Amino acid sequence: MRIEEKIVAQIQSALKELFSVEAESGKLSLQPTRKEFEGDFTLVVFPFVKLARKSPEETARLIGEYVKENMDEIQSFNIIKGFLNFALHDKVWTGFLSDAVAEKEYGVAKRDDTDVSVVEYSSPNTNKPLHLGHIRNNLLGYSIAQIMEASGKKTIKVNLVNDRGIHICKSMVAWIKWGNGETPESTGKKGDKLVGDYYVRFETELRKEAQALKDSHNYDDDIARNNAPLMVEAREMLRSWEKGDEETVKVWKMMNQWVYKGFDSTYQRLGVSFEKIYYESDTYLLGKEIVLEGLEKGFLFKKEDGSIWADLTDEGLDQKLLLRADGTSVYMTQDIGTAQLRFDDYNATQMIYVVGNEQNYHFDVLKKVLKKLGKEYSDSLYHLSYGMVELPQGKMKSREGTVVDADDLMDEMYSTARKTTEELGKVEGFTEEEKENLFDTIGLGALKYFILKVDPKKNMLFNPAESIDFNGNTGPFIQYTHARIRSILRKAAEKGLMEKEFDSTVVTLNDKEKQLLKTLYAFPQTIRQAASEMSPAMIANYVYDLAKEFNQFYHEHSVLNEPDLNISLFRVQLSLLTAGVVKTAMGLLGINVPERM
RNA sequence: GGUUCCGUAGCUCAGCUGGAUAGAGCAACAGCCUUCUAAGCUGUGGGUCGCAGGUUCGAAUCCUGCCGGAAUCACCA
Repeated sequence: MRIEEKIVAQIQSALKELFSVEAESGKLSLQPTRKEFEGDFTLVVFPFVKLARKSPEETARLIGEYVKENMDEIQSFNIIKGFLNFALHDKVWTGFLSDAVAEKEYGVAKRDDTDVSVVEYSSPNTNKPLHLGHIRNNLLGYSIAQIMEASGKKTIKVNLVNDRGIHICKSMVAWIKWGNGETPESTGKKGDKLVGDYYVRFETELRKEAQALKDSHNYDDDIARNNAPLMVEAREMLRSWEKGDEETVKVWKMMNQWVYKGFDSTYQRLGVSFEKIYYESDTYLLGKEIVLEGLEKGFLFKKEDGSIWADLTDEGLDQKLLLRADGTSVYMTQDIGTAQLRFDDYNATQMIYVVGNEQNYHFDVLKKVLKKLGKEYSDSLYHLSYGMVELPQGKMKSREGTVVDADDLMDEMYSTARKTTEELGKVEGFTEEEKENLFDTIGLGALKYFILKVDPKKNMLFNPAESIDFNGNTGPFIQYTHARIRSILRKAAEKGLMEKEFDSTVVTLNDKEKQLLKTLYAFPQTIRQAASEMSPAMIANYVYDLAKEFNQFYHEHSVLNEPDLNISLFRVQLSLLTAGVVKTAMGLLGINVPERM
């Protein structure tokens, strides 16, 4: 039982015995005492003063005395206005340290295999390379999955690749027309970049054609675009793909393979992975069956032209098309199919979609349509909606060339890390391979932390002109703290201090030690909260706080030069746990921590 | 126009289901390396928490209305 639960139980019986008050569990929340005050846990007594018919101070005093009387762990209490602060004996904290160090991975909950979350993230189109927006998506998705897993759920990471549709056909048309048989091998270009180039080429040429039509026929923008020969060709190619035309499918497969290879290298470098990859070309027909079945059961309705719709007006939304008159499916249809598939594949208790907030409406509708179709799992769908990454001049626009490419960005982070590290003269005695690993770890750590520390639902700003910081509230700061601790621990090991236990009954804690222990103590509940709120930012802020606490402790007290052996041993264990938590927490963000830097 | 989200220091962001004097980092200024890694530590300055009401013993936090910004409201995905 956690210590604060014990205290709460005591407070409950105190209220009952002293004032005959049955405390509502909601009102009885114990919180960590703020740093400026003395004590470890605080009870706000204001909610009870009316019922106690006593002053806040008197109420607090009576409760405090009762609890202290009944709990050995309580060393003392003090009262400031209506705040009752309990202070624990130091040995409670040092005992916690011993217990936590003994755990295999402190903070990580045991896994419950019956509670399965499927996290979909990334979900790229195969006509363009990945950019900064995808990076936020990928980092969020990967991190959320790690956090859920650490909170005790079985978590499956999946990717849904949008490998079919008009956008792919555009790249294909352009490549066939102007490609001269170019391949990634012949050009030395990454496959996703090559295919992206043809997509851009298509759009450029299309714009020219559309402009010509506007000039000659006086068409509107839309009509001109849709009637341009290239567009006609792309649509023709989509039809021929859907018919399964051999030559078309061959080109499609080939170009998609190029893209996958390119994506794989980006994913790998970014450090994200998937247990399963779904392809829309495999799943897009599944939704159709469900929709037709729903029509039969009378959940949906058919219009005169033969198109099939869901009526959501009773839910405050509109009618929504699910199948076109010609029987082809739309985006929503596909997602109905993939939701079902995912549910069937994993018997998921929770299905999380990491998708940008521009699709809020879509997921709202998806949930309601599934409900309408009688799918009991519709409630388990959760759209993890995140905000856009904006540049100082606003959104990224490919037309204006402001798209921040994922690979380029990682390259830049690497270079900055190298430059900074070399200037600081930190890599003497490193092999070339060690150096490369370190620059990668630091560069990516800076990038990932920068993105993940922001609340997912908020839009965030990225300024390419100012490179991401390495000082202050940053990934490298935390990595540095870890490296520092590891350095101490290496030396402690040389001195043979690692295996020895300290005597927890004789250690008197100073402020920094106690603060550090309290922060470490909060790690498991931070994971739980981050999981329930699906917020890696909570982990990021926590680990920053922890690193800061350690640096303050480090600055004021020495671990190895401490003359009292028992205290030195205690501090070694304290450092060991801190390093472990930093590493675990950063791991939940997908960030590696170096041994030296 | 409807719906959803956001608005906290010059800038980038924390602030948990309401609790004590609203916090960090960056930038500015001033200190600290014969001591376990100075990518660090300490200090100074900087705020009508968008505005106005309301609920409450208590509101940055909850409710309502405005103001400002974003997204969305497709037989695109």
